[in-house]
Amino acid sequence: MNLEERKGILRFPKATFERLKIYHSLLTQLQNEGNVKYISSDEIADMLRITPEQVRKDFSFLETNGKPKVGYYIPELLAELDELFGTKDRDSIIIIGAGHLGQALANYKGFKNIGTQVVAIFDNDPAKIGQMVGELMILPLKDIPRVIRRFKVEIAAICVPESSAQEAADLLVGYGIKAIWNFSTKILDLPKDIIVQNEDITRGLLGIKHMLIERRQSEAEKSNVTK
Amino acid sequence: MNLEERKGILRFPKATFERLKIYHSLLTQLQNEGNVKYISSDEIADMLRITPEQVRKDFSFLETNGKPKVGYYIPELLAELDELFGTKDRDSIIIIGAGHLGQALANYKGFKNIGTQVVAIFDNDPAKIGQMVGELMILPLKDIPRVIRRFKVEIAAICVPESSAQEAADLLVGYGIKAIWNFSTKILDLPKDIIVQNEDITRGLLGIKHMLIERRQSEAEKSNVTK
DNA sequence: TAGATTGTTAATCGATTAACAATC
DNA sequence: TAGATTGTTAATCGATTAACAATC
Repeated sequence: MNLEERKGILRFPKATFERLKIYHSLLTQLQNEGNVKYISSDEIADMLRITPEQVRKDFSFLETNGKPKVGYYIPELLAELDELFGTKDRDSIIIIGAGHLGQALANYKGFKNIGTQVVAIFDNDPAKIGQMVGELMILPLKDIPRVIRRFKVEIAAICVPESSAQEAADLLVGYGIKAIWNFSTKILDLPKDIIVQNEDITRGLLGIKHMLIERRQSEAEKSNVTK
Repeated sequence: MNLEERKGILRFPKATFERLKIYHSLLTQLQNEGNVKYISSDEIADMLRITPEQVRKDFSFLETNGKPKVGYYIPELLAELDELFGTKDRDSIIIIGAGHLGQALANYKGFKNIGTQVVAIFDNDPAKIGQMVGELMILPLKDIPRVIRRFKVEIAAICVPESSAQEAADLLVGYGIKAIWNFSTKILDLPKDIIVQNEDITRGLLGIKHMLIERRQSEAEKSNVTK
């Protein structure tokens, strides 16, 4: 542990940090299944399609140590990652937009694994207000400030159409929201101190499509060669 | 254009490739709004919270050139990215699991921007089969092979609970699916030639939570100093 | 103990940034 | 033309990989 780490500003290489999220998800899953207590860098690497050296290198930034010949003790590793990502601090989030995606999010069960709770869902459509989504009632937008105050909400998920996403974001920023989890395809214009996470759902599909194209090309070349 | 590019195996730095997806999304949005025809690296950088040098460097891997003093011509740039990601090739995708998330995906309007169409949605719950999701009827799993053959489906989205995700994946691989778009939290065990894209929705939230923690810490330190 | 697996250092590779010439 | 913006090269910085000693 160097000086910077002691000051509590634990710094990870950006690439490592991204993978730590994935390890967290994998370990949570293994922990919930409860079949194994130890896992080796080789096994993790195999599941995630990366190299075991990479896994060990990533873990070397953590305090948890593995045991030679045994591997890493899952509860310990997961506890450290939980700490790192603050999945023990309970955060309340609100959802703006009770369309299909907003409702899916409100019903999502995985939030409990990361110490997060959806406390309200809002819509501007009078026909939707008052309807239930799981255990939550759809509320009108005017109730947003009250809910933010009541539950000390810092995070809001935007699940409205592209055309009204910016408007929703401005509203939320005005109410003091600190982070926006943006499920619309709109790239939002926000003050620099507001955290944004864009979740344009089609992005992953672009990667798949590109890989399929590459594969088709290399297969076409192969069959040309053998002709 | 070097030799490798001429062979059609256009290679990009991995980091650049990831950003190209984001540029694609941004440019699609600007194109649809139709207000501007040209955009500078400075403007793009500002919207995406990166540097203009980065944007220009990324674009230097493309064939499209910008005009000094003017910027990049959006239709040309977008056309090249469309080509790259194969958003002109129409791909059919199927959705496994007609829960909230599966239904949200089936209703998602953004697929048309990337040349993709949802052709069917499946569930194993007899109570759901026959119900409509938008213009699609929920079908039983036994119909999967027929639909795959009929529409030449290569991509399947898995929207079932974690506990049955592996089973669904095995089924799809058996039916010849080439790429799996995995919305379950399960890390799937798949043959190496199957493309996987994991979309664990909570991953983005982990990043937000971590940034909130860092911010709280640095604010706490600041207020300590001023005391 | 022998052997498997971790942890770390050094070398390589890749990505970003800085600087500035080219150009519209 | 003058000036703004692109495009590219070189320098720096960061990430991955290889190799192997440490260790349970």
